[in-house]
Amino acid sequence: MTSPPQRPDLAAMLAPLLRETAAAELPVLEEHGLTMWGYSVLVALDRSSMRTQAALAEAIRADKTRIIPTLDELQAQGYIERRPDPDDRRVRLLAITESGRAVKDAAQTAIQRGEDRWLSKLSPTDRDAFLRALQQLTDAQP
Amino acid sequence: MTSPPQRPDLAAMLAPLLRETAAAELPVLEEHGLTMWGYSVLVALDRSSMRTQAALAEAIRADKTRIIPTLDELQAQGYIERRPDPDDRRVRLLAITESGRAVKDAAQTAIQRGEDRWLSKLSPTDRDAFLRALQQLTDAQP
DNA sequence: TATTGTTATACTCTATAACTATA
DNA sequence: TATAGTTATAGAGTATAACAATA
Repeated sequence: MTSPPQRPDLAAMLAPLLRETAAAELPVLEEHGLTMWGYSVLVALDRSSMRTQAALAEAIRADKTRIIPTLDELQAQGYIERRPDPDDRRVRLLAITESGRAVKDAAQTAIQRGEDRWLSKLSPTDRDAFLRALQQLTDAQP
Repeated sequence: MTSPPQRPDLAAMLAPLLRETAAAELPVLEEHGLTMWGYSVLVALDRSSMRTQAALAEAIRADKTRIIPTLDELQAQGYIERRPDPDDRRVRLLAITESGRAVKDAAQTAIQRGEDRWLSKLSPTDRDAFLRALQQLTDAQP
């Protein structure tokens, strides 16, 4: 007595996909002098400036201690601003700079060029639905 | 001069999704007395028996040393068979047992029940396309 | 005393290398 | 000598805990 046929569970399908997309991104990011975490920070700060490092860490689901070396580097590269809040000098105000936005846009464009080639394995209909579903599920995150 | 609006890159969308689906699986697996790696091994051996542990490790993209404690545990639980090949006693023949298949099916069913509730956020059309695309992209793995 | 950011420590997971047994 | 499996060691990445500055 065997069970009915089952589809693979989502995590089992997502894991190799993430591994592959992340592996494809890495060399592109490296060409632009960015790490995965650095890129992640730039994307987040491009969406909106942040008033504390803790808030930024939470936004990208990282530990607050983990992003500190990343912020040090991005600041040294001139890609972010990070200055004490005059009203509360414990707090660091974080924002992306002009050149930070430029390098982030360049990297993002290059990454998506690769991904588009990859997504072309799908029919246009499935491709659109896939991206739409992905975005919906990601946004629905609690 | 800013770039045109861009969609998030795939890895950035896949990462939180994987994290969430994996986190949802964990307690279910625990209820069935399985670890993530143990479950992964059972799914692989359910698809097909393996002649060596190295082949199994490669099939689930794991290091051959990493799965040994997992195999020890599964064997002790009676979920897999693992006996030396009489023709080459260096080799271990691996197969899932009846009870191994039963626990794997039970866990998989429970996991998918949770995922279906989760996927119901999508329209039926998008849901089907999403799963189809996911499977296509996963299969296309080199 | 509570909070932000930082540094130092410990822990988990994984891979590398050394070892045993078979061939 | 080469290979499958195992064990022991070391490394990377991460989180936890202690610390300094400010409120």
